[in-house]
Amino acid sequence: MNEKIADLLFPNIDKTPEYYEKMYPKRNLAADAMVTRYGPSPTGSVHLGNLFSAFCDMIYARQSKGVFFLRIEDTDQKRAVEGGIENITSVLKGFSINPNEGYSIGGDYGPYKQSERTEIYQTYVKDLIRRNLAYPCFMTEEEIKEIKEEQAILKVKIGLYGHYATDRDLSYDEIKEKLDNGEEYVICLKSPGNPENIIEVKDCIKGKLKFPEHNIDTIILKKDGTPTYHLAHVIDDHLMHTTHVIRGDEWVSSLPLHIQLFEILGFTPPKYAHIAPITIKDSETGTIRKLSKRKDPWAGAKFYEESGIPIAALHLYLATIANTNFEEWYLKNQDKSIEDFEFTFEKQAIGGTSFDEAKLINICKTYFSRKKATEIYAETLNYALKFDPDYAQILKENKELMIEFLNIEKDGPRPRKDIAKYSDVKEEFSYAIDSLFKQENYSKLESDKDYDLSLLEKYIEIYNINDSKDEWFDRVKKFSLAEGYSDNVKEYKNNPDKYKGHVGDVCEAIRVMVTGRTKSPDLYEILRILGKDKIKERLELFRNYLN
RNA sequence: GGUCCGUUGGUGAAAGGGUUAACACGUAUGCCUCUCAAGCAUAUAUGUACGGGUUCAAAUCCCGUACGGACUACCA
Repeated sequence: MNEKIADLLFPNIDKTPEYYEKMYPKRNLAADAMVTRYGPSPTGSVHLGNLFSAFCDMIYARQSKGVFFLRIEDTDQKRAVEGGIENITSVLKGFSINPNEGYSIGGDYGPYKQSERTEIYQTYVKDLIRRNLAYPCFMTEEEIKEIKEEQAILKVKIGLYGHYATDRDLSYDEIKEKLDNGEEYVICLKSPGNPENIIEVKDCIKGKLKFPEHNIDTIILKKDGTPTYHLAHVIDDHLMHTTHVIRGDEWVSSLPLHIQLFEILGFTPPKYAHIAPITIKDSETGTIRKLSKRKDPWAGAKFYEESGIPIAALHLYLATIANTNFEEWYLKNQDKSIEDFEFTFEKQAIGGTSFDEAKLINICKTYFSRKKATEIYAETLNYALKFDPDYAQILKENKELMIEFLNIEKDGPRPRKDIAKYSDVKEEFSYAIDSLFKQENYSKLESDKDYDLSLLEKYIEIYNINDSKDEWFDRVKKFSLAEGYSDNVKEYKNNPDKYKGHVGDVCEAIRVMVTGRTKSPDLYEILRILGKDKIKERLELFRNYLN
């Protein structure tokens, strides 16, 4: 009887589950190797949360010498976005999150795109019908919706179960008649569960979870013959031999369903690790909510690339979110890299993880402070090539000069931390390139002090580019004294009436003249790299600005 | 309404019954100093959402309340 219904519904399915079981044999991996997967649906731009979850997939597979594969979950053609898949692969690549198997890469467990696996899903569904564990349901979407509304009013459990599941036991003849009438149908699970039973599921991150057993006749095949997420997840992760399903915790409540599906299909369920969402405190309402692409620029993956956050720094940040003890470890092991750290699910946050912009920026600054000038130059050029071609051209033409500037104060034990993003370089080193240094640079000055042009003119006369740093500063001090400025800040503070100012004021004037700012890296170095001629040019610019 | 999860400082958080609740970020002040950054030093929870209970002892275990989140789609 069920055999007949199965053949009636799926006349073209001639394969059996055994066929696929043979086709996708067990992976030849060490016992503790994790097989993880990232399963995005191509419905739009990539969210930081997606990236985070893919990052977790990658690190766990990598450190256990397992496999991390990419599977495109595109069973809903209505929501598909043009170019969505290409966008996903390019974003992953851009963020150095590299699956070692899967869509666009290849592997023995494909196809890795769910829309190409319809026959596989239907084979298993046909078998389920044969075994009386699934059935066709001819209710229309409207009818199902009405039932749910009614259930909401009655305050009972929502879904198809008990007497609500009217098509549960349709006979062959009844089904045949409806089919002949051209009625459309979906395939529902004939859930064998009893909600009185409590099942316990162990989540790698959240620990033991208890649920009532699943008893809803959930739709597993839509009327167009494609599977819903639940079925696709169970069949794919079984056939692809995923060992650890790492996914957002919005899936936790589907766990009883998924476990049940694994059971009735005769599969061993994988281990689950449900990761907490990345949250943020809403500045308007003060409440904590998920990071939103609409409201938070930091939520979109593209934003990081465009604003020039180094990928390695973002990885470091994601690692600090992933394992709460990573940050401390990294601080103590600065010579090591993410690969050397052993991530564990136990150290992963259970509740929401709040996005901390200040911390990300701090990590970025530390990242840059440890980079060599030549590396910063190369990476910045790379960034500019993509997002600021004009600046890229300038960088190319001034390679040696830029590297010299980027190298200021790099040697010492206390490297500067003033760059957080590639896009900061242009502004931070605005004084470095002559063609970019215009009179307008002075208008950004915060101080409206009067600077003594004649003092600067005199200073240029005594400036000697061959001075060592100490000689240079001695000369500045002597000059200050001669011009009526104290050569010692403390001395000036004790006797402010005796002087026009102190050596710091003299330096500030020089600094403003050459950089257009009151703050800058080491002044001696800047003057030396610029050279006397350029210093003179800056004086002229400054003169024009003041007049 | 139902099911499940969470709630420690300005922020991320550590601490799975036992001295003054780690560490990091941020902020503030001081030192250093030609400025800023960095570095160093100090400060920054009258107490772990609230209320009960268990215990010699609770942030840690139990119950209740409040608040927040997820799911309750022929979306994933």
